[in-house]
Amino acid sequence: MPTNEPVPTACGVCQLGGVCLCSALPPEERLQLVSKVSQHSVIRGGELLYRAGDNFSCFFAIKSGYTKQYAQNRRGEERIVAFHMDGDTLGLEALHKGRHEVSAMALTDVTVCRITMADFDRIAANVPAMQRQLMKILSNDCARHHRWLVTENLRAERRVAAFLLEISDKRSARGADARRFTLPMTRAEIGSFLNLAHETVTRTLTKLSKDGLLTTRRRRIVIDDIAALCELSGDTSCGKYQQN
Amino acid sequence: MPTNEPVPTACGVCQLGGVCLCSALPPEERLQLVSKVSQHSVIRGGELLYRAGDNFSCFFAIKSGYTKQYAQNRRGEERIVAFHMDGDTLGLEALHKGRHEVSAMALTDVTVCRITMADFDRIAANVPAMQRQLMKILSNDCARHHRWLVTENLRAERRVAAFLLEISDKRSARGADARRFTLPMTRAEIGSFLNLAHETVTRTLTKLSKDGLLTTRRRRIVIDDIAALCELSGDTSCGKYQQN
DNA sequence: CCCCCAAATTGATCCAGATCAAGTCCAGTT
DNA sequence: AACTGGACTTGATCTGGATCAATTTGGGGG
Repeated sequence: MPTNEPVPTACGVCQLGGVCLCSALPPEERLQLVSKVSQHSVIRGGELLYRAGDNFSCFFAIKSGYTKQYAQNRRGEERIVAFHMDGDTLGLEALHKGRHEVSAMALTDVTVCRITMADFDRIAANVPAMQRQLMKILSNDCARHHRWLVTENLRAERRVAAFLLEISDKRSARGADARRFTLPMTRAEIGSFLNLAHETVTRTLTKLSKDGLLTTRRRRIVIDDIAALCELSGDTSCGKYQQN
Repeated sequence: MPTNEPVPTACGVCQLGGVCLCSALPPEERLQLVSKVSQHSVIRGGELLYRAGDNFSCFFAIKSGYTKQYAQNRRGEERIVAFHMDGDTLGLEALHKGRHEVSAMALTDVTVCRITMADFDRIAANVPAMQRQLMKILSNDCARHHRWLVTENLRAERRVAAFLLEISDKRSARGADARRFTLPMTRAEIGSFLNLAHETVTRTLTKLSKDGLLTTRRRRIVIDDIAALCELSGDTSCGKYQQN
Protein backbone atom coordinates (compact mmCIF):
# COMPACT_ATOMS: atom_id res chain seq x y z
CA MET A 1 0.00 0.00 0.00
CA PRO A 2 1.68 3.20 -1.13
CA THR A 3 0.09 5.14 1.70
CA ASN A 4 1.94 3.24 4.38
CA GLU A 5 5.19 5.13 3.92
CA PRO A 6 6.92 6.04 7.16
CA VAL A 7 5.58 9.20 8.75
CA PRO A 8 7.69 12.09 7.43
CA THR A 9 10.10 13.50 9.94
CA ALA A 10 10.69 17.13 10.79
CA CYS A 11 11.55 19.10 7.72
CA GLY A 12 14.69 20.72 9.04
CA VAL A 13 14.34 23.62 6.67
CA CYS A 14 11.28 25.07 8.26
CA GLN A 15 11.03 23.19 11.56
CA LEU A 16 7.44 22.17 10.99
CA GLY A 17 7.73 18.54 11.93
CA GLY A 18 6.02 16.63 9.16
CA VAL A 19 3.41 19.20 8.24
CA CYS A 20 5.41 20.76 5.44
CA LEU A 21 5.87 19.86 1.82
CA CYS A 22 9.60 19.21 2.07
CA SER A 23 9.19 16.76 4.92
CA ALA A 24 8.85 14.13 2.21
CA LEU A 25 12.47 14.71 1.29
CA PRO A 26 15.30 12.66 2.73
CA PRO A 27 17.62 14.91 4.78
CA GLU A 28 20.36 14.99 2.16
CA GLU A 29 17.93 16.43 -0.40
CA ARG A 30 16.62 19.20 1.77
CA LEU A 31 19.56 21.50 1.27
CA GLN A 32 19.11 20.98 -2.43
CA LEU A 33 15.51 22.06 -2.10
CA VAL A 34 16.52 25.15 -0.22
CA SER A 35 19.07 26.20 -2.78
CA LYS A 36 16.93 25.35 -5.79
CA VAL A 37 13.45 26.51 -5.03
CA SER A 38 13.38 28.43 -1.82
CA GLN A 39 12.67 31.94 -2.85
CA HIS A 40 11.65 32.92 0.61
CA SER A 41 9.89 36.21 0.72
CA VAL A 42 7.92 38.25 3.19
CA ILE A 43 4.46 39.46 2.29
CA ARG A 44 2.95 42.22 4.40
CA GLY A 45 -0.47 41.83 5.97
CA GLY A 46 -3.12 42.94 3.49
CA GLU A 47 -1.03 42.19 0.41
CA LEU A 48 -2.01 39.52 -2.09
CA LEU A 49 -0.16 36.27 -2.73
CA TYR A 50 -2.12 35.87 -5.94
CA ARG A 51 -5.30 37.17 -7.47
CA ALA A 52 -8.20 35.38 -9.17
CA GLY A 53 -7.57 35.61 -12.89
CA ASP A 54 -3.76 35.46 -12.56
CA ASN A 55 -2.00 32.79 -14.53
CA PHE A 56 -0.84 29.92 -12.36
CA SER A 57 2.92 30.30 -12.11
CA CYS A 58 3.80 28.91 -8.70
CA PHE A 59 2.33 27.63 -5.48
CA PHE A 60 3.17 28.73 -1.98
CA ALA A 61 4.34 27.01 1.20
CA ILE A 62 3.69 29.21 4.21
CA LYS A 63 6.54 29.30 6.69
CA SER A 64 4.98 31.76 9.13
CA GLY A 65 1.85 33.89 9.39
CA TYR A 66 -1.76 33.55 8.28
CA THR A 67 -3.55 33.98 4.97
CA LYS A 68 -7.12 33.90 3.70
CA GLN A 69 -8.25 32.53 0.37
CA TYR A 70 -11.42 34.02 -1.09
CA ALA A 71 -13.58 33.64 -4.16
CA GLN A 72 -15.84 36.10 -5.92
CA ASN A 73 -18.64 35.47 -8.35
CA ARG A 74 -19.66 37.67 -11.26
CA ARG A 75 -21.86 39.79 -9.03
CA GLY A 76 -18.94 40.64 -6.78
CA GLU A 77 -20.27 38.57 -3.89
CA GLU A 78 -17.30 37.29 -1.94
CA ARG A 79 -16.67 34.32 0.26
CA ILE A 80 -13.65 33.10 2.17
CA VAL A 81 -13.00 29.51 1.18
CA ALA A 82 -10.06 28.78 3.48
CA PHE A 83 -7.58 30.14 5.98
CA HIS A 84 -3.99 28.93 5.92
CA MET A 85 -1.15 29.04 8.43
CA ASP A 86 2.49 28.00 8.71
CA GLY A 87 3.16 24.63 7.15
CA ASP A 88 0.16 24.86 4.83
CA THR A 89 0.48 24.85 1.06
CA LEU A 90 -1.83 26.84 -1.17
CA GLY A 91 -2.30 27.80 -4.79
CA LEU A 92 -2.28 24.29 -6.24
CA GLU A 93 -6.00 24.40 -6.86
CA ALA A 94 -5.13 26.54 -9.91
CA LEU A 95 -3.12 23.75 -11.53
CA HIS A 96 -6.09 22.33 -13.40
CA LYS A 97 -7.07 25.40 -15.35
CA GLY A 98 -3.66 27.04 -15.27
CA ARG A 99 -5.34 30.12 -13.84
CA HIS A 100 -6.23 31.15 -10.34
CA GLU A 101 -9.95 31.23 -9.58
CA VAL A 102 -9.56 32.50 -6.03
CA SER A 103 -7.40 35.20 -4.48
CA ALA A 104 -5.11 34.76 -1.49
CA MET A 105 -4.33 37.61 0.90
CA ALA A 106 -1.95 37.79 3.84
CA LEU A 107 -3.84 38.40 7.10
CA THR A 108 -0.61 39.00 9.00
CA ASP A 109 2.92 39.47 7.74
CA VAL A 110 3.70 36.15 6.09
CA THR A 111 6.89 34.38 5.13
CA VAL A 112 6.35 32.17 2.11
CA CYS A 113 8.33 29.89 -0.10
CA ARG A 114 7.33 30.29 -3.76
CA ILE A 115 7.66 27.08 -5.71
CA THR A 116 7.22 27.01 -9.48
CA MET A 117 6.01 23.80 -11.08
CA ALA A 118 9.24 23.75 -13.12
CA ASP A 119 11.31 23.81 -9.93
CA PHE A 120 9.05 21.26 -8.37
CA ASP A 121 9.35 18.93 -11.34
CA ARG A 122 13.13 19.19 -11.25
CA ILE A 123 13.18 18.04 -7.65
CA ALA A 124 10.45 15.46 -8.04
CA ALA A 125 12.46 13.87 -10.85
CA ASN A 126 15.10 12.96 -8.27
CA VAL A 127 12.78 12.37 -5.35
CA PRO A 128 9.67 10.46 -6.40
CA ALA A 129 8.16 10.84 -2.94
CA MET A 130 7.68 14.53 -3.67
CA GLN A 131 5.02 13.79 -6.27
CA ARG A 132 3.15 11.69 -3.77
CA GLN A 133 3.52 14.32 -1.05
CA LEU A 134 2.04 17.01 -3.28
CA MET A 135 -0.85 14.73 -4.20
CA LYS A 136 -1.46 14.09 -0.54
CA ILE A 137 -1.61 17.80 0.14
CA LEU A 138 -4.23 18.20 -2.57
CA SER A 139 -6.04 15.11 -1.36
CA ASN A 140 -6.14 16.51 2.15
CA ASP A 141 -7.56 19.77 0.83
CA CYS A 142 -10.44 17.86 -0.70
CA ALA A 143 -10.98 15.85 2.46
CA ARG A 144 -11.03 19.02 4.55
CA HIS A 145 -13.67 20.53 2.30
CA HIS A 146 -15.75 17.38 2.81
CA ARG A 147 -15.48 17.71 6.58
CA TRP A 148 -16.60 21.33 6.38
CA LEU A 149 -19.59 20.44 4.26
CA VAL A 150 -20.86 18.17 7.03
CA THR A 151 -20.29 20.97 9.49
CA GLU A 152 -22.34 23.40 7.44
CA ASN A 153 -25.50 21.50 8.24
CA LEU A 154 -24.98 22.49 11.82
CA ARG A 155 -26.35 25.39 13.82
CA ALA A 156 -24.21 28.47 14.30
CA GLU A 157 -22.98 27.39 17.72
CA ARG A 158 -21.64 24.11 16.43
CA ARG A 159 -20.08 25.65 13.36
CA VAL A 160 -18.17 28.18 15.43
CA ALA A 161 -17.09 25.40 17.80
CA ALA A 162 -15.81 23.35 14.86
CA PHE A 163 -13.98 26.39 13.51
CA LEU A 164 -12.17 27.03 16.78
CA LEU A 165 -11.35 23.35 17.13
CA GLU A 166 -9.79 23.22 13.70
CA ILE A 167 -7.47 26.05 14.62
CA SER A 168 -6.78 24.43 17.96
CA ASP A 169 -5.97 21.09 16.34
CA LYS A 170 -3.70 22.64 13.76
CA ARG A 171 -1.83 24.53 16.45
CA SER A 172 -1.55 21.33 18.41
CA ALA A 173 -0.03 19.57 15.38
CA ARG A 174 2.53 22.37 15.18
CA GLY A 175 3.45 22.19 18.83
CA ALA A 176 1.81 25.55 19.63
CA ASP A 177 -0.60 26.18 22.50
CA ALA A 178 -3.87 24.59 21.45
CA ARG A 179 -5.96 26.33 24.11
CA ARG A 180 -4.77 29.92 23.99
CA PHE A 181 -4.35 31.83 20.77
CA THR A 182 -5.10 35.07 19.00
CA LEU A 183 -7.30 34.91 15.94
CA PRO A 184 -5.71 36.59 12.93
CA MET A 185 -9.04 37.39 11.29
CA THR A 186 -12.05 39.63 11.97
CA ARG A 187 -15.50 38.42 12.98
CA ALA A 188 -16.68 39.33 9.48
CA GLU A 189 -14.02 37.07 7.97
CA ILE A 190 -14.96 34.19 10.24
CA GLY A 191 -18.58 34.79 9.25
CA SER A 192 -17.72 34.78 5.55
CA PHE A 193 -15.99 31.44 5.99
CA LEU A 194 -18.77 29.91 8.11
CA ASN A 195 -21.57 31.50 6.11
CA LEU A 196 -22.81 33.51 9.12
CA ALA A 197 -23.34 37.22 9.67
CA HIS A 198 -20.56 38.81 11.73
CA GLU A 199 -23.12 39.67 14.43
CA THR A 200 -23.99 36.00 14.69
CA VAL A 201 -20.32 35.11 15.13
CA THR A 202 -20.08 37.63 17.97
CA ARG A 203 -23.29 36.44 19.64
CA THR A 204 -22.22 32.83 19.34
CA LEU A 205 -18.83 33.52 20.91
CA THR A 206 -20.61 35.42 23.68
CA LYS A 207 -22.91 32.47 24.26
CA LEU A 208 -20.09 29.92 24.32
CA SER A 209 -18.33 32.22 26.74
CA LYS A 210 -21.39 32.44 29.02
CA ASP A 211 -21.68 28.66 28.90
CA GLY A 212 -18.15 28.44 30.25
CA LEU A 213 -16.64 26.73 27.21
CA LEU A 214 -14.21 29.52 26.45
CA THR A 215 -13.10 33.04 27.27
CA THR A 216 -12.87 35.77 24.64
CA ARG A 217 -11.53 39.25 24.65
CA ARG A 218 -11.63 40.58 21.14
CA ARG A 219 -9.46 38.26 19.08
CA ARG A 220 -7.88 36.60 22.07
CA ILE A 221 -9.33 33.11 22.62
CA VAL A 222 -8.85 30.83 25.60
CA ILE A 223 -10.55 27.46 25.36
CA ASP A 224 -11.64 26.48 28.87
CA ASP A 225 -13.44 23.23 28.15
CA ILE A 226 -12.13 21.63 25.00
CA ALA A 227 -13.99 18.36 25.62
CA ALA A 228 -17.33 20.15 25.76
CA LEU A 229 -16.43 22.09 22.61
CA CYS A 230 -15.57 18.82 20.84
CA GLU A 231 -18.81 17.28 21.99
CA LEU A 232 -20.75 20.32 20.79
CA SER A 233 -19.24 20.33 17.32
CA GLY A 234 -20.15 16.65 16.84
CA ASP A 235 -17.35 16.56 14.34
CA THR A 236 -15.77 13.28 13.30
CA SER A 237 -12.47 15.02 12.83
CA CYS A 238 -12.15 16.49 16.29
CA GLY A 239 -8.57 16.14 17.42
CA LYS A 240 -7.61 14.46 14.19
CA TYR A 241 -6.05 17.20 12.11
CA GLN A 242 -2.50 16.02 11.76
CA GLN A 243 -1.40 17.83 8.66
CA ASN A 244 -2.01 20.86 6.53
CA MET B 1 4.43 26.94 -18.06
CA PRO B 2 3.71 23.31 -17.30
CA THR B 3 0.01 23.91 -17.58
CA ASN B 4 0.16 24.75 -21.27
CA GLU B 5 0.34 21.16 -22.38
CA PRO B 6 -1.77 20.36 -25.43
CA VAL B 7 -5.40 19.66 -24.63
CA PRO B 8 -5.75 15.90 -24.19
CA THR B 9 -7.53 14.18 -27.01
CA ALA B 10 -10.34 11.66 -26.78
CA CYS B 11 -9.38 8.75 -24.63
CA GLY B 12 -10.26 5.99 -27.03
CA VAL B 13 -10.85 3.56 -24.22
CA CYS B 14 -13.90 5.21 -22.81
CA GLN B 15 -14.91 7.68 -25.54
CA LEU B 16 -15.08 10.60 -23.14
CA GLY B 17 -13.13 13.09 -25.19
CA GLY B 18 -10.62 14.67 -22.85
CA VAL B 19 -12.59 14.43 -19.63
CA CYS B 20 -11.12 11.14 -18.51
CA LEU B 21 -7.97 10.24 -16.66
CA CYS B 22 -6.42 8.25 -19.45
CA SER B 23 -6.81 11.06 -21.95
CA ALA B 24 -3.37 12.15 -20.76
CA LEU B 25 -1.91 9.04 -22.32
CA PRO B 26 -0.48 8.96 -25.83
CA PRO B 27 -2.56 6.60 -27.98
CA GLU B 28 0.06 3.86 -27.99
CA GLU B 29 -0.04 3.70 -24.19
CA ARG B 30 -3.77 3.40 -23.91
CA LEU B 31 -3.95 -0.25 -24.76
CA GLN B 32 -1.32 -0.80 -22.11
CA LEU B 33 -3.54 1.01 -19.62
CA VAL B 34 -6.49 -1.11 -20.54
CA SER B 35 -4.63 -4.36 -20.10
CA LYS B 36 -2.83 -3.30 -16.93
CA VAL B 37 -5.34 -1.48 -14.82
CA SER B 38 -8.73 -1.68 -16.34
CA GLN B 39 -10.65 -3.88 -14.01
CA HIS B 40 -13.94 -2.72 -15.38
CA SER B 41 -16.81 -3.70 -13.22
CA VAL B 42 -20.47 -2.94 -12.92
CA ILE B 43 -21.89 -1.71 -9.64
CA ARG B 44 -25.65 -1.85 -9.16
CA GLY B 45 -27.60 1.21 -8.11
CA GLY B 46 -27.62 1.44 -4.31
CA GLU B 47 -24.36 -0.46 -3.85
CA LEU B 48 -21.27 1.16 -2.39
CA LEU B 49 -18.03 1.87 -4.26
CA TYR B 50 -16.32 2.41 -0.91
CA ARG B 51 -17.29 3.14 2.65
CA ALA B 52 -15.98 5.72 5.12
CA GLY B 53 -13.44 3.93 7.30
CA ASP B 54 -12.26 1.60 4.52
CA ASN B 55 -8.57 1.55 3.81
CA PHE B 56 -7.69 3.40 0.65
CA SER B 57 -6.81 0.75 -1.88
CA CYS B 58 -7.81 2.18 -5.21
CA PHE B 59 -9.58 5.05 -6.85
CA PHE B 60 -12.34 4.91 -9.42
CA ALA B 61 -12.87 6.31 -12.90
CA ILE B 62 -16.54 6.26 -13.80
CA LYS B 63 -17.27 5.11 -17.32
CA SER B 64 -21.05 5.31 -17.13
CA GLY B 65 -23.72 6.07 -14.57
CA TYR B 66 -24.01 8.35 -11.55
CA THR B 67 -22.73 8.20 -7.98
CA LYS B 68 -23.08 10.21 -4.80
CA GLN B 69 -20.35 10.79 -2.24
CA TYR B 70 -21.49 11.44 1.31
CA ALA B 71 -19.96 12.12 4.70
CA GLN B 72 -21.24 11.41 8.18
CA ASN B 73 -20.19 12.91 11.48
CA ARG B 74 -20.09 11.16 14.83
CA ARG B 75 -23.74 11.96 15.45
CA GLY B 76 -24.78 10.18 12.28
CA GLU B 77 -25.77 13.39 10.53
CA GLU B 78 -25.16 12.90 6.84
CA ARG B 79 -24.39 15.19 3.97
CA ILE B 80 -23.79 14.61 0.29
CA VAL B 81 -20.51 16.25 -0.65
CA ALA B 82 -20.51 15.52 -4.38
CA PHE B 83 -22.21 13.78 -7.26
CA HIS B 84 -20.13 12.17 -9.99
CA MET B 85 -20.89 11.01 -13.50
CA ASP B 86 -19.14 9.34 -16.44
CA GLY B 87 -15.62 10.62 -16.93
CA ASP B 88 -15.26 11.73 -13.31
CA THR B 89 -12.68 10.29 -10.97
CA LEU B 90 -13.33 9.78 -7.28
CA GLY B 91 -11.75 8.28 -4.21
CA LEU B 92 -8.43 10.12 -4.40
CA GLU B 93 -9.38 12.34 -1.48
CA ALA B 94 -8.52 9.33 0.72
CA LEU B 95 -4.89 9.31 -0.42
CA HIS B 96 -3.73 11.62 2.34
CA LYS B 97 -4.85 9.61 5.31
CA GLY B 98 -4.79 6.26 3.55
CA ARG B 99 -8.38 5.79 4.68
CA HIS B 100 -11.70 6.85 3.23
CA GLU B 101 -13.53 9.53 5.19
CA VAL B 102 -16.58 9.59 2.94
CA SER B 103 -18.65 6.86 1.34
CA ALA B 104 -19.54 6.59 -2.32
CA MET B 105 -22.76 4.97 -3.53
CA ALA B 106 -23.98 4.22 -7.02
CA LEU B 107 -27.19 6.14 -7.80
CA THR B 108 -27.74 4.20 -10.98
CA ASP B 109 -26.01 1.12 -12.30
CA VAL B 110 -22.43 2.26 -12.80
CA THR B 111 -19.51 0.98 -14.83
CA VAL B 112 -16.24 1.83 -13.16
CA CYS B 113 -12.57 1.30 -13.70
CA ARG B 114 -10.77 0.50 -10.42
CA ILE B 115 -7.22 1.80 -10.38
CA THR B 116 -4.86 0.88 -7.57
CA MET B 117 -2.07 3.30 -6.72
CA ALA B 118 0.43 0.53 -7.49
CA ASP B 119 -1.00 0.13 -11.00
CA PHE B 120 -1.11 3.84 -11.41
CA ASP B 121 2.52 4.24 -10.36
CA ARG B 122 3.60 1.55 -12.80
CA ILE B 123 2.01 3.45 -15.65
CA ALA B 124 3.04 6.88 -14.44
CA ALA B 125 6.66 5.69 -14.38
CA ASN B 126 6.48 5.38 -18.17
CA VAL B 127 4.17 8.30 -18.82
CA PRO B 128 5.06 11.30 -16.68
CA ALA B 129 2.00 13.19 -17.92
CA MET B 130 -0.15 10.80 -15.90
CA GLN B 131 1.15 12.22 -12.63
CA ARG B 132 0.23 15.68 -13.81
CA GLN B 133 -3.18 14.57 -15.01
CA LEU B 134 -4.02 13.05 -11.63
CA MET B 135 -2.89 16.21 -9.86
CA LYS B 136 -5.07 18.23 -12.16
CA ILE B 137 -8.05 16.08 -11.30
CA LEU B 138 -7.44 16.68 -7.60
CA SER B 139 -6.79 20.35 -8.25
CA ASN B 140 -10.07 20.63 -10.10
CA ASP B 141 -11.88 18.98 -7.21
CA CYS B 142 -10.58 21.69 -4.89
CA ALA B 143 -11.49 24.43 -7.35
CA ARG B 144 -15.01 23.04 -7.69
CA HIS B 145 -15.43 23.08 -3.92
CA HIS B 146 -14.39 26.71 -3.94
CA ARG B 147 -17.00 27.55 -6.54
CA TRP B 148 -19.68 25.83 -4.49
CA LEU B 149 -18.73 27.73 -1.38
CA VAL B 150 -19.48 31.00 -3.15
CA THR B 151 -22.77 29.53 -4.28
CA GLU B 152 -23.75 28.61 -0.75
CA ASN B 153 -24.08 32.26 0.17
CA LEU B 154 -26.93 32.41 -2.25
CA ARG B 155 -30.64 32.05 -1.72
CA ALA B 156 -32.30 28.72 -2.49
CA GLU B 157 -33.41 29.76 -5.96
CA ARG B 158 -29.91 30.64 -7.04
CA ARG B 159 -28.37 27.54 -5.50
CA VAL B 160 -30.78 25.27 -7.34
CA ALA B 161 -30.09 27.19 -10.55
CA ALA B 162 -26.34 26.73 -10.07
CA PHE B 163 -26.86 23.03 -9.38
CA LEU B 164 -28.82 22.46 -12.58
CA LEU B 165 -26.31 24.48 -14.54
CA GLU B 166 -23.41 22.40 -13.30
CA ILE B 167 -25.11 19.27 -14.53
CA SER B 168 -26.00 20.98 -17.77
CA ASP B 169 -22.42 22.13 -18.30
CA LYS B 170 -20.97 18.72 -17.55
CA ARG B 171 -23.37 17.11 -19.98
CA SER B 172 -22.41 19.70 -22.54
CA ALA B 173 -18.72 18.84 -22.05
CA ARG B 174 -19.59 15.21 -22.69
CA GLY B 175 -21.56 15.93 -25.83
CA ALA B 176 -24.89 15.05 -24.20
CA ASP B 177 -28.03 17.17 -24.34
CA ALA B 178 -27.40 20.07 -21.97
CA ARG B 179 -31.03 21.19 -21.85
CA ARG B 180 -32.93 17.97 -21.39
CA PHE B 181 -31.96 15.36 -18.85
CA THR B 182 -33.22 13.10 -16.10
CA LEU B 183 -31.87 13.68 -12.62
CA PRO B 184 -30.47 10.50 -11.08
CA MET B 185 -31.09 11.67 -7.52
CA THR B 186 -34.06 12.42 -5.26
CA ARG B 187 -35.11 15.87 -4.06
CA ALA B 188 -33.81 14.90 -0.64
CA GLU B 189 -30.38 14.13 -2.10
CA ILE B 190 -30.28 17.42 -3.97
CA GLY B 191 -31.25 19.11 -0.73
CA SER B 192 -28.54 17.35 1.22
CA PHE B 193 -25.99 18.54 -1.31
CA LEU B 194 -27.32 22.12 -1.42
CA ASN B 195 -28.04 22.26 2.30
CA LEU B 196 -31.78 22.74 1.73
CA ALA B 197 -34.82 20.78 2.92
CA HIS B 198 -36.29 18.55 0.21
CA GLU B 199 -39.52 20.56 0.36
CA THR B 200 -37.54 23.68 -0.44
CA VAL B 201 -35.97 21.99 -3.46
CA THR B 202 -39.44 21.07 -4.71
CA ARG B 203 -40.85 24.54 -4.09
CA THR B 204 -37.86 26.15 -5.79
CA LEU B 205 -38.19 23.95 -8.86
CA THR B 206 -41.90 24.77 -8.95
CA LYS B 207 -41.10 28.47 -8.78
CA LEU B 208 -38.45 28.31 -11.51
CA SER B 209 -40.96 26.41 -13.56
CA LYS B 210 -43.68 29.03 -13.02
CA ASP B 211 -41.17 31.71 -13.98
CA GLY B 212 -40.67 29.93 -17.28
CA LEU B 213 -37.00 29.07 -16.79
CA LEU B 214 -37.57 25.35 -16.95
CA THR B 215 -40.08 22.51 -17.10
CA THR B 216 -40.09 19.69 -14.59
CA ARG B 217 -41.94 16.47 -14.34
CA ARG B 218 -40.58 14.49 -11.43
CA ARG B 219 -36.91 13.92 -12.24
CA ARG B 220 -37.23 14.95 -15.86
CA ILE B 221 -35.77 18.43 -16.40
CA VAL B 222 -36.03 20.60 -19.47
CA ILE B 223 -34.19 23.91 -19.29
CA ASP B 224 -36.20 26.44 -21.27
CA ASP B 225 -34.19 29.59 -20.67
CA ILE B 226 -30.59 28.74 -19.92
CA ALA B 227 -29.44 32.37 -20.18
CA ALA B 228 -31.87 33.45 -17.46
CA LEU B 229 -30.80 30.52 -15.31
CA CYS B 230 -27.14 31.55 -15.71
CA GLU B 231 -28.00 35.12 -14.89
CA LEU B 232 -29.89 34.02 -11.81
CA SER B 233 -27.10 31.84 -10.45
CA GLY B 234 -24.62 34.71 -10.73
CA ASP B 235 -21.96 32.05 -10.91
CA THR B 236 -18.54 32.82 -12.32
CA SER B 237 -18.27 29.32 -13.60
CA CYS B 238 -21.46 29.28 -15.65
CA GLY B 239 -20.77 27.51 -18.90
CA LYS B 240 -17.17 26.95 -17.89
CA TYR B 241 -17.12 23.39 -16.60
CA GLN B 242 -14.92 21.68 -19.13
CA GLN B 243 -13.69 18.72 -17.15
CA ASN B 244 -14.53 16.39 -14.32
C1' DC C 1 -54.57 -4.18 -14.08
C1' DC C 2 -54.34 -2.95 -9.54
C1' DC C 3 -51.67 -2.42 -5.39
C1' DC C 4 -48.00 -0.57 -2.89
C1' DC C 5 -45.00 2.74 -1.28
C1' DA C 6 -41.30 5.81 -1.73
C1' DA C 7 -40.96 10.22 -3.77
C1' DA C 8 -42.91 14.41 -4.67
C1' DT C 9 -46.00 18.12 -3.89
C1' DT C 10 -48.50 21.55 -1.33
C1' DG C 11 -50.02 24.01 2.81
C1' DA C 12 -49.45 26.04 7.58
C1' DT C 13 -46.59 27.42 11.15
C1' DC C 14 -42.31 28.45 13.42
C1' DC C 15 -37.65 29.97 14.39
C1' DA C 16 -32.51 30.64 13.69
C1' DG C 17 -30.12 33.78 11.99
C1' DA C 18 -30.12 37.93 8.74
C1' DT C 19 -30.61 42.66 8.72
C1' DC C 20 -30.93 47.19 10.53
C1' DA C 21 -29.59 50.27 14.13
C1' DA C 22 -27.09 52.09 17.96
C1' DG C 23 -23.60 52.29 20.75
C1' DT C 24 -18.73 50.72 22.80
C1' DC C 25 -14.02 49.46 22.64
C1' DC C 26 -9.32 49.80 21.70
C1' DA C 27 -4.87 50.11 18.82
C1' DG C 28 -2.46 53.26 16.54
C1' DT C 29 -1.71 58.45 15.78
C1' DT C 30 -0.87 62.93 16.81
C1' DA D 1 -3.68 62.12 26.93
C1' DA D 2 -7.13 62.97 23.62
C1' DC D 3 -8.52 61.54 18.85
C1' DT D 4 -10.03 58.58 15.33
C1' DG D 5 -11.85 54.84 12.70
C1' DG D 6 -12.38 50.21 12.17
C1' DA D 7 -13.76 46.23 14.84
C1' DC D 8 -16.77 44.57 18.01
C1' DT D 9 -20.94 44.20 20.78
C1' DT D 10 -25.76 44.40 21.80
C1' DG D 11 -30.65 45.10 20.87
C1' DA D 12 -34.97 44.98 17.90
C1' DT D 13 -37.23 43.35 14.09
C1' DC D 14 -37.94 40.67 9.99
C1' DT D 15 -37.84 36.68 6.90
C1' DG D 16 -36.25 32.62 4.16
C1' DG D 17 -36.38 28.34 4.67
C1' DA D 18 -37.00 24.52 8.22
C1' DT D 19 -40.34 21.72 10.16
C1' DC D 20 -44.63 19.43 10.63
C1' DA D 21 -48.58 17.62 8.30
C1' DA D 22 -51.42 15.91 4.77
C1' DT D 23 -52.21 14.46 0.16
C1' DT D 24 -50.99 13.09 -4.57
C1' DT D 25 -48.30 10.80 -7.99
C1' DG D 26 -46.41 7.24 -10.63
C1' DG D 27 -43.14 3.33 -11.33
C1' DG D 28 -42.46 -1.49 -10.31
C1' DG D 29 -44.06 -6.00 -8.61
C1' DG D 30 -47.51 -9.45 -8.07
